Amino acid sequence: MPSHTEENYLKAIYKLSEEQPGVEVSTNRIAEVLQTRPASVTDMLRRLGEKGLLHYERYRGVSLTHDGRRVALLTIRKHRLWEVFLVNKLGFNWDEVHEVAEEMEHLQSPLLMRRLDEFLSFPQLDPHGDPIPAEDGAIVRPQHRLVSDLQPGEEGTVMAVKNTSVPFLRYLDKAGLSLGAKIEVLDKIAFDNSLEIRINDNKVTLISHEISCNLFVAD
Amino acid sequence: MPSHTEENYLKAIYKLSEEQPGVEVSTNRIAEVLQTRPASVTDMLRRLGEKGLLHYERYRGVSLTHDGRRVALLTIRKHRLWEVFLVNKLGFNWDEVHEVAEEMEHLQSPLLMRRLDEFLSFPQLDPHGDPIPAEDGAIVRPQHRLVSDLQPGEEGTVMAVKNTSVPFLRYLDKAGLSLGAKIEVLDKIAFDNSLEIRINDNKVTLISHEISCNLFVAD
DNA sequence: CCAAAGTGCCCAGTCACACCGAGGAAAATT
DNA sequence: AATTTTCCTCGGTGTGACTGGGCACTTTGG
Repeated sequence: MPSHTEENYLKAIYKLSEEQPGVEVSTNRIAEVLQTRPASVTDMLRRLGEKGLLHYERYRGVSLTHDGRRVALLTIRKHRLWEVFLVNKLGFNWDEVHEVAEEMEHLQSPLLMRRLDEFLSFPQLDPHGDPIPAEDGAIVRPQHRLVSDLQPGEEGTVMAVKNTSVPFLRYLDKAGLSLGAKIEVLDKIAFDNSLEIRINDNKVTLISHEISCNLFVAD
Repeated sequence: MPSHTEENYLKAIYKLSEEQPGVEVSTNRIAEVLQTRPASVTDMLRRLGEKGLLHYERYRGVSLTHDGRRVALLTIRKHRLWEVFLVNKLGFNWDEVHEVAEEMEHLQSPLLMRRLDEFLSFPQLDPHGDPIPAEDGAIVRPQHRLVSDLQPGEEGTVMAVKNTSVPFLRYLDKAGLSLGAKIEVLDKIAFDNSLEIRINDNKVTLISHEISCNLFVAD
């Protein structure tokens, strides 16, 4: 049974390795996202390596084993299912759930998760549009593009967010850019890469590059 | 923020002090129910005393402070609300929930508990008939009697169980003695204190003293 | 191809938390 | 008052997680 901290490390490593597939994950990067020191990371990597959860060869970066990947995906599954529960059943807003789910994802009863999944009618996506891994770790890679990659004239529907920070989500709510909103790119300002967009065939707004590269759309 | 272990100690001390009101709780007794050694208990008592959660005077037994009582009651509140959730929403049987709730009771978000309480329509009792403390720690002492105290001729409705072990609850299910069942005491066997009872104006059964002193009824 | 820069490892240690055996002190029992 | 029971204190264990500093390895850019 993995400890809370171990689950957090594995989750972080999984996410980092998804960010740049093929590239091994670096110690410094892990330390950065987990807000800790590289020395602590090395320590944990050695332990996780000994437990067979990742391939750890000094100076070589790190990659998850089959088991490690499974633990990471199950943790993500728990996190996202609880997020769905919080939003759909308890009436939380999508900007309030991350911290709470961060705590709930460490609950260790598989039966609980199976029953919860059923209670939620087997959701495929969490409130931020991210796919929920199956019990066996299977996960569907969503087919969507960053808004920042759209060219003027292109359009799409908001499907997911890359960032789940409170200020970002609050901004989206305010701007009318929640999941499901239709976006049409009118113009791209070369100077700062900000975009002029039309939302739901209605309002025209300017969004910064910082925003557009944290928003996903699909056709 | 109390640790898991601290919450468990406080909960155990609260329950022991309820068992025999007025009597201070003894070190050995705590060690017994928490499955640990007296030396470990002394150690934890000192720490909890320093944190102002209980009155700890050596050799004098122990009693909770206002704060300690509050933490204990909040922990019990969380435990029981989650039990209601597991049974009413996720379809768990009342004999399956204890362990899972034991883990969930340590979640630390007050907002979560408030929303859960609302989602469950502010239940007053958990699936075993125990009262759920309010957010401020208020708890209503249920008015019920042990079946073992009933005399032949008396009757009542099953309101709660004292023991929540799987075998006991399974037995009750099988015997038709779930919450709400009507009981009528026909005879008391002086030899072993077992009782002959009629259930729901129907079947007549014999129940042992072991059973009857773990079952509560009210009129 | 080499040296500087950058990255990561290892050591030795810290800190917090929880636990425990042994021995003797205090309290309860008789 | 003597004996039994309770339980406190002391010193110590183990684990999990973190960390600074020094050095080893790798990468990079000339």
